[in-house]
Amino acid sequence: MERLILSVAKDLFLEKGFSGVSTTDIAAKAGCNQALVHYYFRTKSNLFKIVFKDVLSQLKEKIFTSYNSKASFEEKITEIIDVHFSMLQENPYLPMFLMNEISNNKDISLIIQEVFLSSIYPVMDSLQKDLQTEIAEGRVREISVFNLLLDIVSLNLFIFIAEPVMKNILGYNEKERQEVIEERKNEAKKVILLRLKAN
Amino acid sequence: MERLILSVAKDLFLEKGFSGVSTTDIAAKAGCNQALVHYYFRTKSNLFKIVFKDVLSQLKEKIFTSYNSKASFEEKITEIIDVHFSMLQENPYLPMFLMNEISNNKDISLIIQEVFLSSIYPVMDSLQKDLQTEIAEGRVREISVFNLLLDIVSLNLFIFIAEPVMKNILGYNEKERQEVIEERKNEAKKVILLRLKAN
DNA sequence: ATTATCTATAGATCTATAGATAATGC
DNA sequence: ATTATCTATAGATCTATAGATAATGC
Repeated sequence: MERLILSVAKDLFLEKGFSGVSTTDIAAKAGCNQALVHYYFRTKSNLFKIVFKDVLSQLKEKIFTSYNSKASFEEKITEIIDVHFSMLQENPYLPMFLMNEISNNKDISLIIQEVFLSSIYPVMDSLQKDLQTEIAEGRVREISVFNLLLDIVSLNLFIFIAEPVMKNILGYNEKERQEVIEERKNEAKKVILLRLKAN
Repeated sequence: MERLILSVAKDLFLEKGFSGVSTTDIAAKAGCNQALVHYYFRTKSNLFKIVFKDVLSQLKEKIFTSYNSKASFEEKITEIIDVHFSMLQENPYLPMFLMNEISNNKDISLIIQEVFLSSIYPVMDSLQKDLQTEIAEGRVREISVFNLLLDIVSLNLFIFIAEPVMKNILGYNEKERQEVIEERKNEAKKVILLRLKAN
């Protein structure tokens, strides 16, 4: 039951955020009474922190396995976009959830620093080196790692953030949704490669 | 006082969203008591709808004046990005606010349809025509209006959505923030033009 | 005995309204 | 008279805890 509560809490928090979910909601969905949530996790904040940490370290693992050093630079970039996209397809609520909680919940930055920052630097270093080589040898246009990563993340994430808006405005069904996402993935790859490729 | 309440409500809702603000908060910041908020606007939902409609039509005006038909295609695209960026710099909370409320508040889609949809089609048509001419004459690579607009909006909006995250992780000050935003604006222009320009 | 689960409830909000009082417009 | 503002309060949550009861492990 403890694990069930945690799992239910994770689903609900991801979908509706910290303030959108009450411990009563969690208990109802887990099929126990509300006091039990507090028995296992003391406070709602505490439960949320555990969930958040969990979500973040899962995310970390998925992201940082994508950059394997076998392939060509172009293939690596394409691979990053592919992995990033499929991760987002599996967790469509994740971007909104993270953005929201980070801007609302001030003391969450500690968790982010703890779980995330240590892992991001090696990957950036590796990407940095590859990028410098490519630029030096004239295959890639001048660009900073910072801008390259933000370009990629912007183009990948945004469709998932905008998805509820588009659903409302355009009113498409699930099949069309998948097509739109697939189309955006290919467009993202095209845009990034055209930005990079020196001709 | 009625206008003051409305203005305070707008600021607070934009910053913290519908559920993050109580009528007590609004009254406190407006310097009156909480009953007065209900006297003028009956319910919190009603007040919110008025604010939302207001925000949306202001946004609409700002967005749809950007596409004037004088300049060259390349200049028009650059102009769109410039106007979009400066609008966002003036209203940094806007993207998050819109995304959030649209996904939380189901009956808000009506307001969006009412205020927004009617205005977007003429602009898209105009852009569509220009784009087709450019493509037909071999100056621009094949791309749909849908993808072009999403590319632009992704690259422009994302930095503002990610801003709280970055502030937390990178911990920069206001001056550095402005520099980052300026850098991203130039990068966005570069990316879009490289995507479009047939060589 | 200890751990898991429940019932009941205190105390904090928060929205919305009723009814009193003050301010304003004719 | 009408409109603007206030005080007070009902009724709905929601979090957290105390204390009772059921289930489990030795």
